[in-house]
Amino acid sequence: MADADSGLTVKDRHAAVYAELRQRICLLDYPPRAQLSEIALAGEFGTSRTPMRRVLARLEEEGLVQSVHGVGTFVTDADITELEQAYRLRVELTGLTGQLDPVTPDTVFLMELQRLITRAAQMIVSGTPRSFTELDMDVFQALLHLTANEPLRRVLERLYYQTKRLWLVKAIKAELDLQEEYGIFLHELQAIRIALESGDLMAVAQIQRAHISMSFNRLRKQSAI
Amino acid sequence: MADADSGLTVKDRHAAVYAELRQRICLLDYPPRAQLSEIALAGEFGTSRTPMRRVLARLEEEGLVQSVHGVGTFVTDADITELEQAYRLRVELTGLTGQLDPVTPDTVFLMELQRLITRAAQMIVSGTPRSFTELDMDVFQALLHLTANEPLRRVLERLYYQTKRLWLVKAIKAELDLQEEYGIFLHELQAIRIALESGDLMAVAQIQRAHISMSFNRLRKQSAI
DNA sequence: TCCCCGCCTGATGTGCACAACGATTTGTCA
DNA sequence: TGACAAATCGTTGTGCACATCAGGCGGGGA
Repeated sequence: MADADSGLTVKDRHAAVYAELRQRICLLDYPPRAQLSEIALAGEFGTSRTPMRRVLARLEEEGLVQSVHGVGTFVTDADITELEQAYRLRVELTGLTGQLDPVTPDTVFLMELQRLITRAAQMIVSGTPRSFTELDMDVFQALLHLTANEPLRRVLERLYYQTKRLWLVKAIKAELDLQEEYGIFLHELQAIRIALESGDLMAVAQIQRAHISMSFNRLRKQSAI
Repeated sequence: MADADSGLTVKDRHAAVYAELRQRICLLDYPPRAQLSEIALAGEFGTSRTPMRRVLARLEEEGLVQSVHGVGTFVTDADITELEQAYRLRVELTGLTGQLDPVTPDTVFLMELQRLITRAAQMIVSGTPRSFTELDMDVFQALLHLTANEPLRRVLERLYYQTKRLWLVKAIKAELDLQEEYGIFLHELQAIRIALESGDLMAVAQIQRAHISMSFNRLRKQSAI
């Protein structure tokens, strides 16, 4: 793994490793029930078990892995019944982003959003479940800047990465209409842009909230088959 | 420190140490800016630095302590301007407890609540800021059972312990009318009991939400002097 | 042939010694 | 006497060796 950690403090390195592992888990590079070796990861990131264990402990706090003494560290399986509570909480908290410390975006933000919309449009013609998830993560991170409430942002980020695997698992199993998913997502982004240009952050939050809720319903409908 | 850890698994021991340190910080046994020694704590709890560092790392995640390489681990100071966002989020999330997976209490719960109300009544005649905070923690833990949404409970617990020190700091500095605080708290508990007996969990949540909001306003008014 | 007991392997958890780092103190020079 | 620099001390961060534990494998006895 090439790091190029020029001038970064040690804590930032830990955060980078954490984010990298979280990404791999949520993109199913490490699928559910996969085993993570502390020694192997330590070797890959050029460190020892001690700092790696700290990162894994945090991932365990977030519910993405589970360590068992004498057995191993395993990626948790994304079970929709267990994550339903987290998903519903995420729906409500997303609605709060319009109330708690909303941030009116600048032109840089709007340009970035336009780029994301362009990527979403290309997704319809040549999109894979994985590339779509990567785009969704970038959109999430961008829209997170619309609230300045730091505790809310942290909780939302946590819930996002806890629940996001559900979609990708179902998509890979071809239990979702991908074209429909892509189209709905593009439509959501365009609606958000319109709301943003009118400065209505409350509307932006409600649009996101509605789409997260509907996305969960689509996931649930498929898993009921 | 007497532990009496008969039959407990190792992870439970870690959780117990974490809860104990969190309690000490929030009761100001470790006041803001106090230094925590990894070696001293390890000796007190009969373990070594390695597991203790894991506990301290979690406390750092929760924002209760801060570790600086080569300097030490210090209790963060409870600053009302920094915690305002957390407090407002806590207000909104408390309101959600009536919507997300509410749990209708059984008679055991109501009896426990009655005991807490009795303690609150005694508090008015012979209460200290510290004993009041201990009661408040017990009440919080009890009322947390009114929602079965586990992610919501975890977030609420986190926000509670992040923000609770604010009250105790102001109370010790005699910047709060303690008799008024005790009376309001007793009144809140009685209102909650009435709402519970009528089975209106939404009302219970709104009562709590209102009192947390008002409590924060009283804290802010005093700190503005 | 089947079952049970014990060993063996590989993993996480722990303890300890050392490295890295920052604040303070002390010594030296102008 | 004052100011700057180097050393010293205490603390957190890291690496490694060992302890602990769970599961699998194999051998022996009924």
